[in-house]
Amino acid sequence: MRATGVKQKIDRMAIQLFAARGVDGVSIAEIALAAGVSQGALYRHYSSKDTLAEELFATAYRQAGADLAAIAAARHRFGDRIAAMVAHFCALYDRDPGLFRFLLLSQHRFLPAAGLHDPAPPAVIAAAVADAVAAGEVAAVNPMTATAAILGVVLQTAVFHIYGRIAGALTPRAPALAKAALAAVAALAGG
Amino acid sequence: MRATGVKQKIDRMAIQLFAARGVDGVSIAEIALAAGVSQGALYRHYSSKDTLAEELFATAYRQAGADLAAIAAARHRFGDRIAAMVAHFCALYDRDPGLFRFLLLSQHRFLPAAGLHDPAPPAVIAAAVADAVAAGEVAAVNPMTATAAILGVVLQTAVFHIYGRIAGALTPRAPALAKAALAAVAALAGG
DNA sequence: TGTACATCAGTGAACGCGCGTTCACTGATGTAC
DNA sequence: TGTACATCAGTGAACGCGCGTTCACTGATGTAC
Repeated sequence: MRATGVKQKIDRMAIQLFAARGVDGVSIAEIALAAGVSQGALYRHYSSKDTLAEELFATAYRQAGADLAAIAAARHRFGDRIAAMVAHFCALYDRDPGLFRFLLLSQHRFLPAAGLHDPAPPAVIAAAVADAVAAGEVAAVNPMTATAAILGVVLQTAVFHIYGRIAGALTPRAPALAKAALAAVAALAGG
Repeated sequence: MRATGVKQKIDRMAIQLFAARGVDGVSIAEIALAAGVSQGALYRHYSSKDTLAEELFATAYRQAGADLAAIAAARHRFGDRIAAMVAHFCALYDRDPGLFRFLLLSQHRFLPAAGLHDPAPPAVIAAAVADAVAAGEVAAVNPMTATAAILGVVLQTAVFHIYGRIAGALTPRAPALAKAALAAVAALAGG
């Protein structure tokens, strides 16, 4: 058997299981079972369980950063950039909650290593804030402080959705969340 | 040996180790070593490793909820309540970063179980928002949506501090964070 | 005050099992001639 | 077109070790008389 979609199946099932119970809460045997292959098959694609989880995280994290960078590159006004970025997060959450949850709850484990690479989401957002300050769209503010507020508003909303504290798709909330994020940044800047 | 502070030592070291490497990343042997006791000693105080982690989490989480409830009870204006709650989070982070980090990164594991008990922090904050809406201090807004924004601004700032993206104590930032949180709530309400 | 006994936190060695990893193998696919 | 060979993804059984848990024990402290 060659050229089947086994790797994709492993990746997809691993992300879903990791999202539901955490990396350490899922065994290689469970991933293999879910993917419909033997345990040994996993080692044709990854050298270890840790490598598997790390690569899945790094791929998704870098993709998120690249997406945000593309969004920023296609717009010039700060408000438009933030609105589009927030909408992107909401759409990602609605499209693949498992992947989003995996990123959220594995960040503390993999971020220090997969780390602050090239276009990490916080760096992209912070650059947009710095642009806005330089262009006089926003009063002087520490870009990373403002980024924490923006990301916080969006990610905590996603966390509450995961725990069932709020219901419904996130995409319809995107404009309101973007407005709240911009208001928070303005408040931080107007200190 | 009786009536020594062994349990306290176990609790303190376990929290620090769990905060640094996650519950699954720390062995009973390591906790015992750090606490200066044998592994068996842990089972005089907790029936299992899971019970240990669960109780530590539940205790800290309930304490946080009770603290916030006491803060809310002692104040009446929404702005004062939020300012004091945000300042409390910042002070807690500055005083015991390990405990804060343990709560942050273990929430996804223990919250579903230790769950939405009596005075969980989000419920206390949401009640304050509901009060403010009822009193006409804030325009109509979904209390849990507003709570996500408030908590998000504060917690993501703490996360960025953990990763070294922002530096210095959080307490001096408390007023600015409270202002940002209130601005976000106003923006959500003024939709 | 002294003696006998109960209690119980702490010890440390042993257990056993779950889980990640290895490895000899199978058989399908691609390639050379 | 046919034959021989190389490659390599997938198999499944076995391994071994790390780690949570158990348990017979020790000895200090508290209590009854």
